[in-house]
Amino acid sequence: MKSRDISLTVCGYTHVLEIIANKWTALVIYSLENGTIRYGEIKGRIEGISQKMLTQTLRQLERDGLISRKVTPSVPPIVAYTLTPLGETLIPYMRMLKEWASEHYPAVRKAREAYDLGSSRKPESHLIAAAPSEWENMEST
Amino acid sequence: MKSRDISLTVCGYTHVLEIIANKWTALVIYSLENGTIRYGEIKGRIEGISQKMLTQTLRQLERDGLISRKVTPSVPPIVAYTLTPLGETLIPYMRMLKEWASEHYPAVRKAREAYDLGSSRKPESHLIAAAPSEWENMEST
DNA sequence: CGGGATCCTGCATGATACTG
DNA sequence: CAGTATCATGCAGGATCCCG
Repeated sequence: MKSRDISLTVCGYTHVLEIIANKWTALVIYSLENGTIRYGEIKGRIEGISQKMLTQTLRQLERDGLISRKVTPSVPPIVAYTLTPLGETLIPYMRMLKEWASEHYPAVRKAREAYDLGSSRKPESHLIAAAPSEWENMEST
Repeated sequence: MKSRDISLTVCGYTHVLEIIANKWTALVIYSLENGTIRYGEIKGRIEGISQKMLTQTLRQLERDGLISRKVTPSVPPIVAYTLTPLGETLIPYMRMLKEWASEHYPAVRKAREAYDLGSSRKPESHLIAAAPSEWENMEST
C-alpha cells in the first residue's frame, strides 16, 4: 500500500494538537494539576498571560470537557477551576512530552546552533554590516 | 501543600510544542516513519500541503536535527529525507498522543456538543455578600 | 475578583510565479 | 524534481477599557 493510502490529514495527532497546541493550554492544565484553583491564582502562576488569554484558554478547556468551572456568587466573585477526570487523563501524556524535552531538547538546541552556523553564508559577496537576524528570543530558567 | 509556583513559562511542554505544534510537522514526521523518502513522495502523501509549507517544515525539522537531508545531484535532482536517531525518539511519544486521541477524543467531542447546547441558557445571579468590597485590599500576591 | 468587548499587530499559513 | 521568492490573509495572541 504505497499510493495515497494514508489520510495523513487527520490522524490523531491533529486532534491532540487541536486541544493542546496553543500557547497557554498546557500551562493552564499544568497549573490545575494539584487540584482546584482560583482564576486569580492561575493568573498569578503563569507569568505573562493576559486575562483575555487565560479566560479564552479556560473556556476552551471547559468546552472540551477537560476542566470544570465552579462559580461562587459572592460579592467578590469566586471562580474555581478543576481538572475533570477526562482532563486528568491528559496529565501523564503531558508529563511524557516534558520528559522527552528534558532529555532531548538540548540536542535540538545544539542542532539548531550547528545549522545556523552552516547557513550563514550569503550568495552575494556584498554583505552589509547590519544583520538584524534576531532568530528567536531565548529564555533563561 | 507545595505552593511552588511559577516559572510555568517554560516548563518543557513549551519546548515540545515549539517543535511539533505547527500544522504539518507531525504529519511530515509521520510520513518519514517508515524510512527514507523523497520530497515529492512526502508531498503526495500529505494531502493539502503546499510546497512552501512542506519545504518550510522540512527545513525546520532539519534545523532541529530531527531529519536529515540527502541530495543526489542528478539532472532531475533527487532529495531524500530520513529521520535522524533524534527524530526517531519522537515517534513513540507521538504514538502515545495518537492513542490518547483515539481513546478520549470522542469524549471531547461530546463535551463540546454539550457545552455548545448549554451555552444558551441564562444564569441567574444569587448574590450573597461573602466578603467586603475592598477589592484593592487583596493580599494574594 | 473575574471576566466581557474591542482594537490592533505579528506570525503562521497559503496561493502563485519563477528557477536550476 | 525540488525548491526559492513574493504577495496576500486569517487568526492567534496581546493591550486596553469597562462592567457586575
